[in-house]
Amino acid sequence: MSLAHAILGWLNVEPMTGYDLNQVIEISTQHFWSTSQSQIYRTLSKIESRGWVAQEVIMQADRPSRKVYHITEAGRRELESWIATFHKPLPPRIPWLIQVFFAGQVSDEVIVSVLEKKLANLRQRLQRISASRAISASQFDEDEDPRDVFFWMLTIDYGETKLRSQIDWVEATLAKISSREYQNLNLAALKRSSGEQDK
Amino acid sequence: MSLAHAILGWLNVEPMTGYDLNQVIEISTQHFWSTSQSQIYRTLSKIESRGWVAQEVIMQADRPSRKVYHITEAGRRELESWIATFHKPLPPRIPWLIQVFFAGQVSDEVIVSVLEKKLANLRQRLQRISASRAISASQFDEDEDPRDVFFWMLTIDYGETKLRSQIDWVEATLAKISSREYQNLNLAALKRSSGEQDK
DNA sequence: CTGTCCATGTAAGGCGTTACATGATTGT
DNA sequence: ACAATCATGTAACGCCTTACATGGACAG
Repeated sequence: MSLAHAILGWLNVEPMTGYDLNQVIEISTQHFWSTSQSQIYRTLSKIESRGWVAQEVIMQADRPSRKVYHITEAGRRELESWIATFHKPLPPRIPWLIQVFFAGQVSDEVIVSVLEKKLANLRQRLQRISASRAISASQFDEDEDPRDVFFWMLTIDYGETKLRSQIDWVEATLAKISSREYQNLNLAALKRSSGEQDK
Repeated sequence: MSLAHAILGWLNVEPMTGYDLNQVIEISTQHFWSTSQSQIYRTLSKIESRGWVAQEVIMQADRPSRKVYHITEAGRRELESWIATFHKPLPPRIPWLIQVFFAGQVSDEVIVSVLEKKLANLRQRLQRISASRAISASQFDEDEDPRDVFFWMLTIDYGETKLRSQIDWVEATLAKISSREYQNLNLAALKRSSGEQDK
């Protein structure tokens, strides 16, 4: 239930509507947790029924009335204990590695073309996340707590690091394929080297 | 529908039962795609109804009869076109980065303790995947196609690379926190440096 | 005599996505 | 005229997990 806790985290900063949450989550956490609008409303109802948040309806003249949610004491306790707990990682789901795994069944050209598209995609995402760092830096209020900003920036660092290491891997892989490295792959040698742990 | 295609990939190597598939997927692809037993059976029924696989029932004396699935021509075409297609990556879901993102709301000690557990978990996973490389290397038949082996090893390389870069990031982050780097974080400086793209 | 292996599945429920639905206001 | 912004939600569907159910054989 990570989305529930992301919402609690935001509401602990300031009260917001579902609409606001959708936007703030989209711009600030999309590189490690994305969601859809409809899910935010459903999650809000759920955590409201658990007593973690409460709403205050604000009527508006011309617009639909705003349901402004704020975190409760119970919600704050839940959030703090969730942040303090180690959660075991979700099982990885990397569809394109399935493609690599079974690439022996297709030609070099086919897998190279897929990896090239992957590489272009990764580079684009790296550019986008670097841009988002610049954007968020320029939007900080003077009164923003530097410790908060420090942790926000860390998540962007992580995104950049991860993308760079993926880009490196794809580039190295393309080089290996184009040099037909698999022709020199010696099974006997592989077995031997697997014996010597931790060179 | 990545699981469907992972199954097709395996059945393209040799015909198998759902039970066999569950085991082979668990040992060989668990570092980039894991699944559960019940899902394999349901996915098999689904891709059977699409005509991508067909079964052959083998009666056994003492045991439940085996339903041995094999890939069809249509299945082979589907698999090849899936491997040749660039699939856009799933939106990332990294719950522990939500914890980091909102770490400003808890003490240094709390977030440090979570990151230390994370680090231990990452190191354990790295050991496990390195071990799995050794194990799979020792299990190759002499008649294994070196090109196949080459691609299998690539996915293990990827897993190792990714875990190492994550470990580096967590270690660097712990160092930053313990040196209270956030005390020196100057918002004005951050804004300035965000102006100069690509240093 | 307890647990693991073989081998099949069903049921219930959570999480997530896409599409649909409403409706006034403001900008191009 | 058309699209975007503000603001709420519902419906249908897919994927995945956990737990449940069955039952004989064999190893410790």
